[in-house]
Amino acid sequence: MAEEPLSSHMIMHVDMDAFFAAVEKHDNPDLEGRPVIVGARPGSRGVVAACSYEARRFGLHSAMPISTAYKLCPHEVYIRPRMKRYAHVSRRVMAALAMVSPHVEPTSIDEAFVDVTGLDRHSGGLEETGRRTKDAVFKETGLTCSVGIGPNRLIAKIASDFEKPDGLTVVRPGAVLDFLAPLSVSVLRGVGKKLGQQLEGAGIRTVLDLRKRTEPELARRFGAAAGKKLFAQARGIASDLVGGTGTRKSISKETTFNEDVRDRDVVRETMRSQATAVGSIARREGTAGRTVNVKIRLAGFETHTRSRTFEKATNLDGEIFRQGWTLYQKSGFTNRPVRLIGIGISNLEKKSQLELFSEKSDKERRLAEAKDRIVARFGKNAVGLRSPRRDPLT
DNA sequence: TCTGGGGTCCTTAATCTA
DNA sequence: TCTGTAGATTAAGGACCC
Repeated sequence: MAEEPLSSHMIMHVDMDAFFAAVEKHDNPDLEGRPVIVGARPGSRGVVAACSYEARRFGLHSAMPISTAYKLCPHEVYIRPRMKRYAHVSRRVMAALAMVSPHVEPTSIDEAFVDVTGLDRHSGGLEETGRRTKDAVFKETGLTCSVGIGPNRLIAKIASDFEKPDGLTVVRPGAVLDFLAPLSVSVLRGVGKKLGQQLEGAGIRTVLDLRKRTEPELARRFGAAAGKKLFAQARGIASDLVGGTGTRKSISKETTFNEDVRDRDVVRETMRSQATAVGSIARREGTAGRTVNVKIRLAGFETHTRSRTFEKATNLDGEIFRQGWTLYQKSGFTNRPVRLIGIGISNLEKKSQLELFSEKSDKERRLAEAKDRIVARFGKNAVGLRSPRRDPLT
């Protein structure tokens, strides 16, 4: 195989195998060889977060409703997620990757991109780089991972998924088009159930099928943004940058009740504790949101959102709660049983706690709070307020 | 069958604003 | 001041990802 040109980047994608289940097995050797399912409690509302390869043989997969999983696999090991433990192992994984290359971008708790451009020139080839990475991760954690290496993030990601578990796939620049051609379009980013069905309806099953369509046709059928992305991905074109900004855009908390809730007090107290959690994360991260969002899910999975944007950003629990509760009360759904309630902030701005607290005196704050309570209870007319499009939060 | 939680991004329509 | 318009922002819903 010809060497790739010096200018081309090489990106590695590392994906831990059945991560949560693998950690549980590692911590408890008695589970070896048994189907292990990490997720919601059987009998409750929830899904499979991860399952071992033994469980997959029974047809289980992540995101499957736990009730369905239990029907398929009633006698196996069900474990509630231990996120702190997984986060700890995740840090060890990332540390191992950092020994391979300084350019590591974690994209989730169990995945990362690594820029390995040029590494093969002084360490015996891309395959060798991949093997060294897998060894480093195993040595550090005792867990296996699958590794894909390609000229950009798209190819690296698809390659890491190509031979799971414990796989290693290298796709050199000259081999990209042939590698992609026979694969299902569902390997592409942004192609899920809905778009997959639409593509199928248009006679597009494989990446090669997709490559035969023009960009204008794809844009017309699937929308401008999706069409453009599909056209590029079909040709193996994607970003080769590792180490993006990684700044988050929103903070939210949501709760699915085990049974739909009619009691408004339960909804209110749930929102209050969610707002406290959201506020404390925002303050810890030195950020605040101008927009407060509420998510309401009713029977039949009917989901609605309400949001309101203010002039000033907040990260105060009480304000987040008050605005969220007002949005819920004005949603028009308060007489319907609630399956899920959630609250969050977006439109984030960097802000110190000090700045936020100093923006208003205590007296002003108490006055505003009292006014808000009256408005929430009796409507705007009760305090003779007009309704500007944007009110300051404070 | 019956669908978590925490995110990102896209589309569309309505509303402001220069 | 009125009118038309283009572009930005907001709001709501939804697809998708891990």
